[in-house]
Amino acid sequence: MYEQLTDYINDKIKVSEDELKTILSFFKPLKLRKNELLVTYGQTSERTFFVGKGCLRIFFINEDGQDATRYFAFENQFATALVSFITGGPSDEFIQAAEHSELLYITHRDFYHLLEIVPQWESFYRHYLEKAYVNNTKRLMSFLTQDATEKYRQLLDENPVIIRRLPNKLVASYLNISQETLSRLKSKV
Amino acid sequence: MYEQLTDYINDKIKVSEDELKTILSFFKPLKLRKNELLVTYGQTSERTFFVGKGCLRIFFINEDGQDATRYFAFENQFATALVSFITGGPSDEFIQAAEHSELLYITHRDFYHLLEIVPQWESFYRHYLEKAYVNNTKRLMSFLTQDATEKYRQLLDENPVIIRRLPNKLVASYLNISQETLSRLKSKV
DNA sequence: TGTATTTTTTGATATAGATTAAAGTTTAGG
DNA sequence: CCTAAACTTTAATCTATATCAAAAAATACA
Repeated sequence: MYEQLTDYINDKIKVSEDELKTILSFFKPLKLRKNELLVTYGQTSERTFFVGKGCLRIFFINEDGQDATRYFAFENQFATALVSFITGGPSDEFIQAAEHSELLYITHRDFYHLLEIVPQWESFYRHYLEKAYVNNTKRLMSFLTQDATEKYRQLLDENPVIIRRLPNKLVASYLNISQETLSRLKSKV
Repeated sequence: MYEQLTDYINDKIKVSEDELKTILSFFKPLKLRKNELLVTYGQTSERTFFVGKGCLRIFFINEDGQDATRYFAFENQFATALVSFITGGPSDEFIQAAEHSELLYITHRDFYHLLEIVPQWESFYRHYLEKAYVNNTKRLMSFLTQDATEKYRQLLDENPVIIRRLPNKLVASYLNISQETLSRLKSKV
């Protein structure tokens, strides 16, 4: 798993052997069973996770108890309740294992410590933020301009792995439509 | 207007007199009449704007020609079609003056140049990205979990200036509801 | 200052997609 | 394997909010 993370980091920034060792030393392994929660509403998100195996789901819950999924992180992706991670405030987002998962995590404290001791880490974080921003804005645009059919078609086109790998319930939550509507779309589109 | 920008920058980062001068030298003034467009669909967003006076609106348009507003920037705020600014690709977002406006702008090139020559600018950009991310995620959450009434109430609570200062058409576009629905909400809520 | 244009309000109707309900189908653990 | 639980499909109904239409009010400008 550390090898996966090494590849990920080397792909984004240029660091020395020593710096890489320092960075990796802050990441600890963690295994989760399916459906286990990492962050619950109101908790502060104090860790960022790297998915070695499995899938993490980040989602909101509205007053009626219905959830809306913001993001799925599969193998070799980072995930965190980023708003809470940034602001230090309690999280409106939950993190849950959508499958049995094996992760590496780094604490908020160590993450910010790295910003101070590894100059390139600032650039790593910048790219991370940029990517997260672009991703979220695309999601926002999708919800503001597309109907159920268009959202489903786009997902099928751009990220079919979500549809292939996860149960309808979670796909529907990601598209913010009901399971029944998704089921009908699958048989028609 | 340069004074406003100076205050804004000093509020976010610590820079020397000289560095500040360098930074300011890259910003040029620009006046816009109401409704004038700064970035049109498909153009690349090559500038970031600081609003000295007036208001900028950033929005998407869907296939039916209906627009959805992502952000309003009033006095002493920055605004840009950030996805395009980050990726360098053509913009899905438009920028328009919602009122007669006086701006300062910096080009993408100069902005990135500053990242190289003023060490603190990286931190300035990081805070900018963090704020933009937090803001967008809150918008996303709002659209995913709130109905028209809830969205209106929250806006009234958290950002009443938008309702007070801008016409219904733009407020409705910001909430992603029809003008008629907004009008009915205003008379009831 | 009066007329044209734009914005807001109000009412009637339409619709996408939610909800409810129940029958099939798949999956996982004992 | 077998059975209980979880998931998916299908159909009928409901609802929030859009759309359409037209009057009323506000604003701009000639």
